[in-house]
Amino acid sequence: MRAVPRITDVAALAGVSASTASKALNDTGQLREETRQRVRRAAEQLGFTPDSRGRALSSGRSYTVGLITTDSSGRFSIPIMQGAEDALSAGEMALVLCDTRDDALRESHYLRSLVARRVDGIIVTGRRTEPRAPIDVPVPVVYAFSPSTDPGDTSVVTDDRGGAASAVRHLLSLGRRRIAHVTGPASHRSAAVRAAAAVETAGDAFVGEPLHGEWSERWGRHAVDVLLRGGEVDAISCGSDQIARGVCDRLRELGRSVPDDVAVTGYDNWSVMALASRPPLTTVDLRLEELGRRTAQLLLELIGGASPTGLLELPTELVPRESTLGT
Amino acid sequence: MRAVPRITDVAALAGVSASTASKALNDTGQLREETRQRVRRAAEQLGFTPDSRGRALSSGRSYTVGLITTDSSGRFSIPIMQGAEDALSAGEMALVLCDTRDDALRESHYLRSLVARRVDGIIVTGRRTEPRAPIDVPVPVVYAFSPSTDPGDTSVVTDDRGGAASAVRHLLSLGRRRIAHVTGPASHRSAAVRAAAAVETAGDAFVGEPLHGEWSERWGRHAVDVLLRGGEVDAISCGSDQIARGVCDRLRELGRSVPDDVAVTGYDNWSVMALASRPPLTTVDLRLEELGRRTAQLLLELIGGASPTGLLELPTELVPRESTLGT
DNA sequence: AAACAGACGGAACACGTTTTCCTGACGACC
DNA sequence: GGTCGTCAGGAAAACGTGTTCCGTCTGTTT
Repeated sequence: MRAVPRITDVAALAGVSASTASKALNDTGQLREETRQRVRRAAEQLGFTPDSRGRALSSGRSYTVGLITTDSSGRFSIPIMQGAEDALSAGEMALVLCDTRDDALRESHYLRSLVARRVDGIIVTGRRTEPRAPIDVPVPVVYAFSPSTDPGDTSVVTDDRGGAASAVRHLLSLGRRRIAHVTGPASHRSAAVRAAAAVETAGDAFVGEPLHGEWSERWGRHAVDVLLRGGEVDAISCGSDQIARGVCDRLRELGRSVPDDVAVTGYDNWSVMALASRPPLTTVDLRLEELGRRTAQLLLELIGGASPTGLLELPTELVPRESTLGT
Repeated sequence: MRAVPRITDVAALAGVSASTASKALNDTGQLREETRQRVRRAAEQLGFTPDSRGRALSSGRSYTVGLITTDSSGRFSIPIMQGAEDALSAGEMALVLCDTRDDALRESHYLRSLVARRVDGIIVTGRRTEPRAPIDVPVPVVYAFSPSTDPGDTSVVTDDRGGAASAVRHLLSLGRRRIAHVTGPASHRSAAVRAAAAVETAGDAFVGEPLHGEWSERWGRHAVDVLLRGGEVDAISCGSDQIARGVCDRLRELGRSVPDDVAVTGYDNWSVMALASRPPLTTVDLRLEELGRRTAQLLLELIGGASPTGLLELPTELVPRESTLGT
């Protein structure tokens, strides 16, 4: 735990001035190769790592971006964080984490703190697909998953319509012609959008109306009873993996085979649900890590001086498993 | 997006020097109250927030701590992160996130980066309870969940023995006298420790040997078949909620009532498992958020100059639900 | 031999803050 | 009236880096 060496220590050891040492280590200026090597060896020997506080002050940048999330425990925020961190660390940027827990007071506190740290940019993400109010800060911002209500801001979201449509097209391609949809509360944008896309894509093959309830296995199980009371179906497209798992459980309890009698699709590719389900779920992967990566890249471009690009919808990916294909 | 004001701008507007402005804003030095007010008003008017890079350089501290996790997607790391962030943000410290993904190369990269940032301290956490090799950095470190192999380092972990014992004591207090234990791989320390504690606590009431397998629902279901082949039990203490859920599912399929015929306990209080299970699981809550909070507090003390305190085992909490109590 | 170009490296400054030291001014006291 | 003490505030230095500018030295050209 000895004192960390400064660039002047390196310079002294190499027998040059601090500015020369700086040039040698940053591959800038005009120096003899021999001098560069000598400085590098000195730095190596001392285990010198430049103090990024000094660098930040000098360069005007902090090489730091803030990540504001309304809910870091959510299974949506986490892969986004990972992707973002991945893309940022490649560029030697650090990510400071701020979990607002949906508290406006906390949020403004964190914003002040980030501005005080002179972060180079901010990523804002949430756990719902509802657009959210933009934040007012003097640095570039990119919204991930929850877009900004201001269409001029840069936002990156998943293509919910496309995802739901791909699941239904998959069911149609398997010859299913009586397709139902079970999903979360109608008040949730993601549920509404996916339901609309399912209805539209299924066309004549859609049975009844989309069934709205909770995002839970329990509702999935219950929805099966409701559905079968209304007649027969040969496929159920669900708004989440949790619901789909409940649907599968109930169908099995009733002696229906999945997928022989009824094919089932989920949504989210939440592995702990999709893989633990019996049978494992065909589902729509949100590619959130990719979303996080793209978000970070766009932020880096904005920091580099590019202008905001508005809303970007990233494609999802259908992951076929036994709940539609059988074994 | 105009330029952010510096303290010199504030000073100029208030008609004083920069040093006076600094003193006014930090409640230090000897100034007339009137002058202080004038500076404060000027700062307010300009929306001035001190640049923490300058402050960091001047104070010798960065007001930043690093969080190194081997797996930020894990359900263990996340609550720990939240708790730590909670405790740190109260002290105006920021948390920079580093997910090594269990890659030694990444880890050393991040360590260099954190040292370069002159973080005031580092929290190291993992997804397993196995002790891990300490990191070599010139700043205070606290290990959370995965302790350091060096007993002199400060580590904060959950009391695995106590947690498993509390579940078994709960079963005993309900009158169960034929208790089995189903858990994860014997090679996992958490499985081994919990199993040993279960055997010891149950005493004569323990049936057979602990059953080791995967941390999965599938293994839980399978384990029930294995168990019942060997005779009757009236309680199954499980090493994880996933296993417990599988156990419950299989028991129900076989027509056994939970908890009337067999009481079941889980471990982790992973809500998505524990609450979705039929019936909801009595389980052991790891209190990870509290663990994260304590970790951060200890780190702050270390940063403040305290000396390392060695291993700290935090108590767990038994959460009784229907899988042992019935409805 | 003088002029010149180019390579090399150092001195000085900038970044924004905090802190230490110092200068006046003023009143009080001997 | 001179000295001392206190108060108010400014000047300067410090933190550690990067960068700009400028001087020197070497080797080349006329």
